Amino acid sequence: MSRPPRETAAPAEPKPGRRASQRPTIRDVSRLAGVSRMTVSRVLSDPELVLPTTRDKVFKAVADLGYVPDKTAGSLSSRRTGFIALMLPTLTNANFAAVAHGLTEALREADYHLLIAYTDYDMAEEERQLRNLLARRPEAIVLTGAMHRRNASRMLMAADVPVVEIADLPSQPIEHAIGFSNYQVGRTAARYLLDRGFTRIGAIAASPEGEVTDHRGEERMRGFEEELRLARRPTDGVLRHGTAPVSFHHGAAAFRALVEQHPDIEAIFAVSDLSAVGAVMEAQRMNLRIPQDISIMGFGDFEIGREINPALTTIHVDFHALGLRTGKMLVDLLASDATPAPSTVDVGLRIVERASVRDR
Amino acid sequence: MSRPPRETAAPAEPKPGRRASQRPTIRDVSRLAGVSRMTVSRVLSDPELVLPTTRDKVFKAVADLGYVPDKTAGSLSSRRTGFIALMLPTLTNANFAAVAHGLTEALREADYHLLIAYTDYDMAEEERQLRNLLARRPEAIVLTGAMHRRNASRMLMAADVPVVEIADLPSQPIEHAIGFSNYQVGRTAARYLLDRGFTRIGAIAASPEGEVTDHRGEERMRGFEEELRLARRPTDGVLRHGTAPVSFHHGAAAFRALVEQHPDIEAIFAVSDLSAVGAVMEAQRMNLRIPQDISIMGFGDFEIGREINPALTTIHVDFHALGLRTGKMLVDLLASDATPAPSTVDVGLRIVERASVRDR
DNA sequence: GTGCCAAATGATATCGGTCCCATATAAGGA
DNA sequence: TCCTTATATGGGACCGATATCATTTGGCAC
Repeated sequence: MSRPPRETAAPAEPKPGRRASQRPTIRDVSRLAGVSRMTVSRVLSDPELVLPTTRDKVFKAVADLGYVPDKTAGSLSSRRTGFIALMLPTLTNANFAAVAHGLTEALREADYHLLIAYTDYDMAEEERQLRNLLARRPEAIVLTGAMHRRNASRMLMAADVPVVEIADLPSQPIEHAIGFSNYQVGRTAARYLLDRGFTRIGAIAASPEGEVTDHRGEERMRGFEEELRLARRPTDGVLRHGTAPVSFHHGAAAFRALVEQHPDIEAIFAVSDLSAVGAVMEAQRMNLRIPQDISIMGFGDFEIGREINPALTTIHVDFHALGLRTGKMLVDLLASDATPAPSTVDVGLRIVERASVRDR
Repeated sequence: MSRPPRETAAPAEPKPGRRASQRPTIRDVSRLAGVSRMTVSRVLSDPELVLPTTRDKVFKAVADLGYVPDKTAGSLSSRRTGFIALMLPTLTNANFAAVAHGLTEALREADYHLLIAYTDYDMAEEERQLRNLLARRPEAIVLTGAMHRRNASRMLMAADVPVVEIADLPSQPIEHAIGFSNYQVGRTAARYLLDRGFTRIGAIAASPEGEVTDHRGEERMRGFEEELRLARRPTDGVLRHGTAPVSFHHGAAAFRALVEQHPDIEAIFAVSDLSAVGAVMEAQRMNLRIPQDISIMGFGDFEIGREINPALTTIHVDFHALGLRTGKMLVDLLASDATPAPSTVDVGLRIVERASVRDR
């Protein structure tokens, strides 16, 4: 084995300290255009600041090199990442996807990028995901309610960044909140069915036991039961069956179980349109007529509910608009350097009457 | 008392050059723990490298300060952002959401974060979004096929980052591809219906005209028509109706239009289960019996297809597995420093026979 | 021509981490 | 005992942008 050379004088060569990247940097652009880096930066962020002739030289250099600025570096320096964090239970749900969609739309114009994380309804994952998000230094955080574990809350406070809770309006918002009350959804549904004169009223939802819990759905059930209780009606028709998240299949199975347990049931509220649609389909298979034999209503106003026969009566919340509105609020909020007082906006609900609840 | 080493020397004055952030940095942790920044960095990235006693001091300081490392800074320095970019037409589609879901799952373990962008089927947006993504310096890019505009391709080449095209297998992959052939889907569907002896065969899809185009759906139609042509059957029952993206409502409207134009049609292939389900619902309303009067098959194997009556015959592609597989491949690919040859994986299709196609 | 101010551009420090290498100490072998 | 090697830690440069302030240039009134 030969010893390394002892020579002291090293040739002045492009020091390969770190592997040289192929990608052009702002420095390459500035050299090619014959201006300083700062001028390049200005051209790209606010062209008006630079003389047209200079500007054009820079644009040309950018195009020739195929330069794409590195936002990672820019973020570090400017202390603005342009990220908005969004934490959801899942993306595999049309309503949450709609929220993400609306948010993206609103943020796009202001050049913010959504950073999405989801927990699959797993509370342990929630904290891990939140930490990951915070490590990216988002300029605001959007949460779907019910994330109220100790650590998570502490981390949010420490992050010192606007927090918006959406969808479920929490009783004690961390800061801003935009959404509706799932508890009210439940009460509204029960009230609606009571008003139509039903006496044997049931509901189907997922069981809150198990690894995975749908807090929002459980809130709806709580409101539903409460309204029944206030009306002095039995609540034994409120069935918690299977595990979250609910699905068409869940609805079908839960419907069958409920009808078998309570053959006299007249009307059913399903925690989600997914379950409600599944229930309607199962009813068809059981040769039960909807709504003549049993009335069914759901929640969420999913597209499929409009198309099935009979069309599904449901409670509507405009999730796309919710996302859009949240996005607009964030853009305004981040544009002003004042810190506005915490606000809570209730976007309300709307019963959509279709054909799956009997009209007497 | 000797002078402390420079690292730990107390700052002369909190120089207010830039607004001082409240958030603790690695320097604060190192001071509190009485070690160098580098040691803190090691503890957080590979604790084994550090003595347990030192390690614990650092962990304590981290906990006391509520320190969350800044990945923006880390990324810049290490030249590894931990981002994987994903570009989709939309998230408001169960299959694409499933892809994102599977991808996230696979990437989570390796500590990559998905950076999602979607185009709403808008080709102009595609390029803008791609530029935004590239500015974040993702370590790999996952695309759903059909992004073959000049500029976009050029930008991808220049990015010098692994590219994986998923879902639709392109005829000329940019680099890696994992998915299936939408053209084959169409041919398979037509073959299936032909084999069952149908002679008047139709199809429903969205019109490729208009601002928004569903290339993947159009590929399916192309294959479908081709197979009919090879079998010397008329293709005039292939109806392109309405605009992309398709929906339950689209299927209902298209079905009605098709049946009115061709009352003798025996079997229909819908470009998506969404359309197929809508068609089945519309058939119910028109008092047409499925499959006795008309057979219907779809594509995508959406959950709702399993639940409707009759259950929908369809072509299944496991999108969640597709995402999972893509994620695993990326993790492997990024772990090795070799550059493996471009690969194309066809995950294939599966006809799921249920009750909406007549069995003779 | 001189002086003043605004507009255009440049020089340099810095954001908060990690890379690379140097150094100190401990452990093992001749 | 001395040298070699491994382990634990520290020092300083650097990643690629932007913030801040300094400097240069040009226009215009006197």
